[in-house]
Amino acid sequence: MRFSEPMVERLATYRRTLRRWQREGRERTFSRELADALGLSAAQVRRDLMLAGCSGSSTQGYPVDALLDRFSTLLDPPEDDGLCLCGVGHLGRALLSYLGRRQPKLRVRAAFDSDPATCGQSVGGVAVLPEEQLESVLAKHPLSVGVLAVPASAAQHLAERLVRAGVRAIVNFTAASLRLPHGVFVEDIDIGASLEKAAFFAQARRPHPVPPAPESVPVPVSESPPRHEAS
Amino acid sequence: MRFSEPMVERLATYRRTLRRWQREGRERTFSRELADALGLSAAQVRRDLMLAGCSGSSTQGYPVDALLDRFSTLLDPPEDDGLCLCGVGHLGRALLSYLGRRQPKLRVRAAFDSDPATCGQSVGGVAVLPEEQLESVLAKHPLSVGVLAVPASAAQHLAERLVRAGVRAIVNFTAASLRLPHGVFVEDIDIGASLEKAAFFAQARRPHPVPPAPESVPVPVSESPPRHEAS
DNA sequence: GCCCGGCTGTTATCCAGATCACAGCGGGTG
DNA sequence: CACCCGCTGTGATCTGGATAACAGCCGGGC
Ligand SMILES: NC(=O)c1ccc[n+]([C@@H]2O[C@H](COP(=O)([O-])OP(=O)(O)OC[C@H]3O[C@@H](n4cnc5c(N)ncnc54)[C@H](O)[C@@H]3O)[C@@H](O)[C@H]2O)c1
Ligand SMILES: NC(=O)c1ccc[n+]([C@@H]2O[C@H](COP(=O)([O-])OP(=O)(O)OC[C@H]3O[C@@H](n4cnc5c(N)ncnc54)[C@H](O)[C@@H]3O)[C@@H](O)[C@H]2O)c1
Repeated sequence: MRFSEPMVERLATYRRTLRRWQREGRERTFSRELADALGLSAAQVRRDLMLAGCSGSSTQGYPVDALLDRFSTLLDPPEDDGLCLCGVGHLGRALLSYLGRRQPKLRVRAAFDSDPATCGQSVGGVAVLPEEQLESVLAKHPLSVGVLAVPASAAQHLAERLVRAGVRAIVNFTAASLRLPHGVFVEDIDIGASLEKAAFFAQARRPHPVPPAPESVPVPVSESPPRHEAS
Repeated sequence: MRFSEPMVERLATYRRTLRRWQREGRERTFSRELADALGLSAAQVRRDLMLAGCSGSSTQGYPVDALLDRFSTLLDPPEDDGLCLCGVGHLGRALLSYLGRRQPKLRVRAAFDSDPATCGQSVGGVAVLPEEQLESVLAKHPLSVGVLAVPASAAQHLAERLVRAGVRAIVNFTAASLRLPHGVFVEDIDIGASLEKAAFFAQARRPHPVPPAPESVPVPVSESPPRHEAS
């Protein structure tokens, strides 16, 4: 059994929703409720839960606690594993603040920067170390996920160092497209491209003012793309 | 002709790469070069360019300038359009700093926050206005894209206000799943879920230490997921 | 006790996007 | 001039994720 990427992403969102419901005292739920809360179909939720190894009863639905236990087993990293953040600039600081507020699994265990003025600071409870110590720190305390929030020009080099230091997944906020050994998982989060995409599909919804095409080929007056669209 | 979401996202990355090459003085390129630079197949690049209405010669490849012109026609919003940012906290500030550095298309034209201490500040050259002025400002100066960087609890309400004020696409950094009128484009950027996904697939790559499944169903020792993986 | 309704679990079907494959071209070479 | 080579443009095919469909179950109503 092998989980697909979109499914694992959905599992994370199921978990978030279920945690809130658990806090509110809800003990059981139905696939339909999760589906409505997250904008999915009930069939998709059921299928995901089935593949995840969860089961429910047709009359009582699924027990919230059991779902959360199962998700912990599946999603939580081993005890002392965690994230390694490279680049504590604007974005890196936002991430540290954000992750500091969350559940204590998947903590940032190490943060590196090349700027001497930044190193030595403690941001969101995490000490920022000089970038040169990356190898020695990870040798002593291996981490499986690296996060890149450095200038794009430094991304490839740092990614290679992370992988050499034992990291097996990289979350890349940089515009650089990383070339890494087969087997390393790369999640690109390209905020710039996402903003441009949103701007494009916002325009595509305009009634008529088609921008004049300078070439012979007419600008496509695109209409609704199917997915990621408000239901 | 209608563009798919992944294709528009790729067009944005083609453009970024081509801009750099243009600055470096390169005048022509081949599908293979773009493909290699971005980790795609040459066939995919050719198909995208074809659908975008670009053409090249089999011996000279594609002219860089023509590609960039075409991409501007397709992707650039009308002159005074731009982004509207809601929530100038940690993430909002990082976005303002980031967007301040980029090409002047797709500017942040308005930023709102509910915190009186934040309003009145100028962050990255953009004045932060009190959230109550959202409607009046957008009435005077319509913008087609809204960006949500507020607490999840405020997201749905703000999204509705944005849409009522004329916004047709929303980039949602919040964990909330937005329910909006059909026709509004929503791009969810769920950083928390992406980090958990990376942690999961990092673990899935471990040789053997399968975490003990408490239930009867064994934990799937997942292997490589197909996409978003280092080539 | 029997039927009904609705929810789960699972199989079958569909579809968009990615990949493959190749015809056509055009310039370079000998 | 004829051939070759490699690139473009594009139809054909493949794939896996999402959707639809439905059998089975269970509890509740009558
Ligand atoms: N800020 C955003 O909202 C945003 C949005 C999208 C993408 N990005 C991307 O994220 C990256 C970081 O953006 P930012 O706004 O935080 O930039 P920034 O300049 O504020 O921060 C970059 C940090 O990386 C550090 N750094 C540079 N080289 C380093 C190295 N070799 N090792 C370790 N640290 C190094 C710098 O000292 C700096 O602190 C950039 O690639 C940017 O394009 C940022
Ligand atoms: N910081 C990150 O890196 C990060 C990562 C992933 C997701 N997020 C999400 O992005 C959102 C913002 O995160 P953050 O770290 O910037 O939080 P933050 O608390 O630093 O900032 C939130 C800002 O929103 C403002 N705000 C609150 N209610 C508002 C309203 N009704 N109208 C306008 N502004 C309002 C607050 O005054 C504050 O300035 C959160 O939903 C968070 O979960 C953040």
